[in-house]
Amino acid sequence: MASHLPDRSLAGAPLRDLPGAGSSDATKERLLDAAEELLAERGFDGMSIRALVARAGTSVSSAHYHFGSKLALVSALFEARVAPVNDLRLERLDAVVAASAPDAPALEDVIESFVRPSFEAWRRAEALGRTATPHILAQLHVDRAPRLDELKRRLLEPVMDRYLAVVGRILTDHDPTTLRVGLGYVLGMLLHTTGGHLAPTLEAAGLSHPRGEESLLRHLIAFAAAGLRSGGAVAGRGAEGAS
Amino acid sequence: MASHLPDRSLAGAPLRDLPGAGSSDATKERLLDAAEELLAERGFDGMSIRALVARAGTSVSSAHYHFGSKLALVSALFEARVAPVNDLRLERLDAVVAASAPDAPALEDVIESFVRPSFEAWRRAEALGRTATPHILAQLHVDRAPRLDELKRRLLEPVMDRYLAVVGRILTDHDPTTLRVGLGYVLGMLLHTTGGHLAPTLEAAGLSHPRGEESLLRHLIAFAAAGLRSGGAVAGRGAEGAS
DNA sequence: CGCCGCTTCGAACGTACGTTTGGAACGGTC
DNA sequence: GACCGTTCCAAACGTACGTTCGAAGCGGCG
Repeated sequence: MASHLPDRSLAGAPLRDLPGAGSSDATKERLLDAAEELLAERGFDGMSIRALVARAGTSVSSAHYHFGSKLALVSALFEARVAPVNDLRLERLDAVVAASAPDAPALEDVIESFVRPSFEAWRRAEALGRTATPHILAQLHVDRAPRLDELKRRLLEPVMDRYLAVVGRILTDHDPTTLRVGLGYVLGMLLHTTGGHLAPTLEAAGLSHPRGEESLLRHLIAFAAAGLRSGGAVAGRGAEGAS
Repeated sequence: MASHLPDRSLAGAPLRDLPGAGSSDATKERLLDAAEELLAERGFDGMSIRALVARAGTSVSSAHYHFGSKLALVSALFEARVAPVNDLRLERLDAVVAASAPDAPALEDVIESFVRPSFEAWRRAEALGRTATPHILAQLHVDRAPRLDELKRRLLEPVMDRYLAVVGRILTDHDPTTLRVGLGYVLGMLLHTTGGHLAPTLEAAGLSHPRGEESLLRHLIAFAAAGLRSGGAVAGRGAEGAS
């Protein structure tokens, strides 16, 4: 059977953007949209392919045709939804760094370049009626199963490393470990916010999302900046004196 | 003798703690331990009753005998594991409030009464070789399915309300909404920490848990206090759109 | 027209799930 | 010793899962 396999698994991409073959991408996108909602609502194991394809208006085997497996579908989802936000983060971070000339940028501006893209993605998703988008990041973050570990590392670590370098140039008296922990806190706060846990609080206070959003973002930035600047250090002092 | 039937469906509990009937509680405890590990590792839907009872060394029907259903088992798990931590929080908060006489207590002490019980539960669990304990809280927190909503409300809200009242007496120039959002951030940071996301960072810095723990806790407190004190407000002020 | 990738589908695959059942073993109580 | 409530189990229940299969529809090109 191995004489002349078509080898579509490696090549096959070049004609994807031909005018006539657009229906495939549409189905893929519908599947990703449905996966996004269901993943946020029920988690990886709680989301079934059948519920997914029902929401996407296609068939079970179509999902497997396009993605190969459930895990591959979810990985593609994260790649498609999270990577653009991360790219936007790094782009704005570069702009902030460049704008401050040879001096280090303001801490608030750096934090804003990190959190604002999430808010914008959140707003954009809600404008489309999809309230689920930001929550999948929290799902990804809390998922301990090793199946997504590689994806997490690939999506999160480069961004974190870049921010660590920039923030380290601002808060020069903090050791790298303390900074890394602090950035982790900022991420935890952001996920807490975009994960939707604040929505009841905000609604009870009478402010809806589009209006409360900007002040919420500014508050988050102020909170995070004050926390990062706070004097505490994680180890008694820089880790074993290397500082 | 049909006049006074035992009516075990309503009563029947009083002899549960007789000396001879201890084996039931042991099985229940083994089931809860196994559920704790599996819930942290795989989430609610990823955890199967069969894997659970295999780890607990009992049978499938035994689990259903003791708890009635998978959801009831997980609810009992949260009740048993996080309620004591919450009780400890409130107990210490009362002590902190009482110690400062008629004046409001120090913000750092209040935060410490909130976060330290989690750290102690974490340490205690790790001393028993169970690294999973704190992570189930993050699982509970991120789970959007309505099945656990009532449990979340019951476990979290009373504690949050109590802290909101105390912190409101300290930061008198913050409106309740801003304070509530800030406390949510503290919770997000705490879950991020106890959820184990910092472990790689800490280990890379050369500090293991027992050593890094105390400085990590102090740093978290300082970070949270500085953030809570930061000037930002979520709404322009109060709720409505006057300003 | 006839062939060929590409896309889609219904149906079926084997497996695993949560739950239920009927009964066995044990320890007390009358 | 017969009874009863408690605890435990092996087996089976029906359902749902992720995945696979074979064939149909379709547009482009010889």
